Amino acid sequence: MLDVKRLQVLLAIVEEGSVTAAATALGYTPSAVSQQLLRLEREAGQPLLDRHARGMTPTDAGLVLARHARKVVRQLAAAESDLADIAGVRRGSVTLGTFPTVGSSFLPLAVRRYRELYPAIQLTIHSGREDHLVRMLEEGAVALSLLWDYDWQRVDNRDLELTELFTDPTVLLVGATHRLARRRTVRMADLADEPWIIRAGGHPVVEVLERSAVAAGFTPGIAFHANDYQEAQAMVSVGLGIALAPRTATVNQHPDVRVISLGDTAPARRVLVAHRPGRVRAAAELALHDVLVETAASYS
Amino acid sequence: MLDVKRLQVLLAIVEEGSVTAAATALGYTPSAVSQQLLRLEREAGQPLLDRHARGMTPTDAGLVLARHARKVVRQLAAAESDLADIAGVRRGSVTLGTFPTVGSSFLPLAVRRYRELYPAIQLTIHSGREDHLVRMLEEGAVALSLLWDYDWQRVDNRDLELTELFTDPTVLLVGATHRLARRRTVRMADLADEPWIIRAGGHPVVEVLERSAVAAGFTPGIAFHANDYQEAQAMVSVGLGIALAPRTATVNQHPDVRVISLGDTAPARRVLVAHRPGRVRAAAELALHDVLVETAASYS
DNA sequence: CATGCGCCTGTAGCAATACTGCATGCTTCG
DNA sequence: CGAAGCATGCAGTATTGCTACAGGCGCATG
Repeated sequence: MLDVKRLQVLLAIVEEGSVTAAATALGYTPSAVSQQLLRLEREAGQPLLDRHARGMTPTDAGLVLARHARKVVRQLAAAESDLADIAGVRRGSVTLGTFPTVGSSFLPLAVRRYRELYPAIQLTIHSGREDHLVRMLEEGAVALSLLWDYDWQRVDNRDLELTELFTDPTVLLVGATHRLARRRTVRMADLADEPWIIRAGGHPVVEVLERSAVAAGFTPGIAFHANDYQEAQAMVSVGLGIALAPRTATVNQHPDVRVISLGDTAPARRVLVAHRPGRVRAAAELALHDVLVETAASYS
Repeated sequence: MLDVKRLQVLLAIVEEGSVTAAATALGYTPSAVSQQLLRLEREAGQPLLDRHARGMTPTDAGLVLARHARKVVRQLAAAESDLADIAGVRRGSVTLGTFPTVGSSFLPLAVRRYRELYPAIQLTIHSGREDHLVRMLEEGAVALSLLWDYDWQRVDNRDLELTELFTDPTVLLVGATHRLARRRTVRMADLADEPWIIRAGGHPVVEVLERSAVAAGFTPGIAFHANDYQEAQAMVSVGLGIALAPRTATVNQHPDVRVISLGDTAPARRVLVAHRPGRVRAAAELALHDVLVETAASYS
């Protein structure tokens, strides 16, 4: 049986990129890390890392093993978390994961309702990006997490149990002086020649524009790469271009921006609540789950 | 981070039922096992096992932790198996899991075809019960496994990827001198007053009879509990009663037994091939998968 | 082309840890 | 009431894993 400590060492090296970096991250000396690595490679019967002058990169075997190591480590973290739950350390408290747009639109409603119903329960909320949320779920750092997905990239994690809360349509943002500002609805096909403002850094919402533009028969011209939806709205307000956004992102609406429906000419995203199955679910957690579902029912 | 060795100790105690039994299973002295257990309980901050005079039983926390331990151990076994695959130790060989009925009906056809196509590849087959098959899959002891399920109890394992091969209808077995022996098809409702022969030991196929009898509006009378389908056929042949069986179980047909279709008045089972997703799949394995699917297509 | 820097690895010694062997206490069964 | 089966405590030993330090290798820089 492979030694888990050594696997953790491997994981650290893969993630940090070098033995010395891994050593400082783990609080060991490089020598110790190196020794453990060598033993692991001997046990594995094959090299796990390619050495070069500055640091190391994993071989195929190293990558596979690191992936297994990650799962093992998360499983152990989940075990510890479950133990803490059972010991009652966390009785009367829940932790929830969320992401920015929903965190500033739908979630406050649910939180208010939850506090009304269960004022004694301490609710802790972590906001983060999708991968972070999934990791926290798997490690038991949060009991529940809100997630989202689109048709073409469903959350497909076999270690999560999903409940759909509501669908969040994609809407169009235009400046107050834009030619379409007075319209209630618009079709994507009407927007072929407009300059677009999109989220920077390969944010998944970029694909929403690409796909719906393709479906409408045009290639969008990009005028600006925005870092968040507030910035996107600011640019829209001064007429630099128009933008797509999930409706939940338009709660803090800029005064000079108009929100226009796209009907079904742009895809909607699902907002979900996820939890790790097979856990002992505390009453506080089940209650929160219910409040989320219930609030969602009266939300759209 | 919890220590995996200790978790294995806990697992052994839970499965063996006592410290001494676990110790012999692990090749340690009872003292060592006891010490590790105590440390684990101290780390966990709560008792994990209830002591009584003869052995121990797990507490809730102990059960939960043992479940996590099982997953960790399997993950580690899978990691080792993947390493062996990558190292090429198993290149040109595949292992397959199967279960008795299909192992003596459909599988030989697929194996013959596979040997024709790839005579150089060494094929190893393990036959076992469902839980054993799933365990072997998860640990990487077999690369592929045949499995089966019915509508009401689908194989629902998030760590397995399933491909349906064919459906295996439930047929009726009667003795050669039975009043219905000449019939080609029969409905369950016609069999209300017959004595039945079923599989012993809560075999899942018992539920097939119960459910289809209920659907047909009667409660079956049981005349015999058989240990396997050969025995069941023997009893049917002497007229002790009639029996249900998946059609694949009727390949070695007893001379004095007649097989009669039940149409859709009895449920059929799915026969599947499963593999652990996210693995590096060897060419030999993919080829076997293809041959299974292909053979199945021309099977029913 | 030489020097220096960053990194990995090897050796020796020390500290922590896990196991054995044996003894003890508890409970149940004959 | 004694014997058997079980868990556990204690002391000693063997293994393991870490540190400290020294070397060696590859690349960059002057």
